Amino acid sequence: MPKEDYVPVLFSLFRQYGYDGATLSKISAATGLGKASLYHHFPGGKEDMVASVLDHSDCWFQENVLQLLASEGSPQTRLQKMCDRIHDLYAGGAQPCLTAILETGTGRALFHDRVKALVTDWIRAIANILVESGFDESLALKRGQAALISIQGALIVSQALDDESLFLRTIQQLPQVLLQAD
Amino acid sequence: MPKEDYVPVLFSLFRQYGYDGATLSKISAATGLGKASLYHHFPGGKEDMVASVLDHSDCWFQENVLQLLASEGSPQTRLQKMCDRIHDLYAGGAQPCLTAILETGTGRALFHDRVKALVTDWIRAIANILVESGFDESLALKRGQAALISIQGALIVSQALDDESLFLRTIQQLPQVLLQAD
DNA sequence: GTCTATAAAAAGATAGAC
DNA sequence: GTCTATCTTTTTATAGAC
Repeated sequence: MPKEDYVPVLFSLFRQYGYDGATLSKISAATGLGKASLYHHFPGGKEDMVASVLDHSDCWFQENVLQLLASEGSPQTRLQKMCDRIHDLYAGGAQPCLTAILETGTGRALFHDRVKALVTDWIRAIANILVESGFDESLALKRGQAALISIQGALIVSQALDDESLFLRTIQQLPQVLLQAD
Repeated sequence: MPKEDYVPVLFSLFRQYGYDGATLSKISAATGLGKASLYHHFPGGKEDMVASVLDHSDCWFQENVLQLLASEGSPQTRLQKMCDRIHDLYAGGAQPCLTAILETGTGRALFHDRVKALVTDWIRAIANILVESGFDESLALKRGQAALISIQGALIVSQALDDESLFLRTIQQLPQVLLQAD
């Protein structure tokens, strides 16, 4: 099997266990590959695996969020569609955020720059829609940041409370909160 | 030295590296204690250490947040004081949240119940102030949840962007956001 | 591309002296 | 209460056959 086929499994493991918690034993069990096979596909070990997952994530993100936010349709509609994709990405609040967990432990030293770039792009794309909707640059940027804060916070709290409804409510309200008059 | 003296160092390590990332080698280096000495104070190893840190955190939280929120003074004043304590706890957004990182990796299986209880109590204490201020129970609870979402989200995003001003702005706005008319 | 086998390094844990 | 020394287990990584 080509290595791309294992990326979704790796994504699932690293988002759940983080860089330090996702051991080769777990990875071997989850992929069904022996350790030697894992090193065949990913000569750099775990760091290489996460890099591949991030490549895949960047690509997904570009297609499913950034392009969508910059596309045709009303701002409200585009933001709602983004929320739909985000809902799927996090399985309705049941799954943690890879980028958030990569900011912890050993992962932070290795991947902080990539995580920062992804978050920055995301905020920028949301802010662009708000500027387009008539908000000034400064407020648009703050609301873009607030959107990310809501999404990340809702994921954390939903998982701490075993209550996905918190996440669902948060992203459902997001478009109107972002677009409401100052 | 009594073991309580090492709890602050352990707190700092576990909030930064998480349960899986905080190895005995790191802990030994940070505390200045050999591994055998660590097992003298904490016979159960890392799990025991985190349990002690959580005991200490529960205590700090009780005194600095829950009692404060239930004390005398206007709702606005009490919420502002809480935000001051929270600001200190997270070093102005520079330090991650222990309870959030304990929801990841091996930590989640071990400490989820305690984390959930702490978060639940915190939300309840904020909601109580809002009920006292005239909001109905349902809205008060939602806003209490929203407060935790903002705090946790702001910590994550601030650290992803290397920008503590995001966290500062978020907790500075929190009291008025919580108390504004429906 | 996957395996078995093996090795090297690190992490977790304990015994016993001081 | 802390240390040195030791031990076990797990993790990471590689060699070489198929």
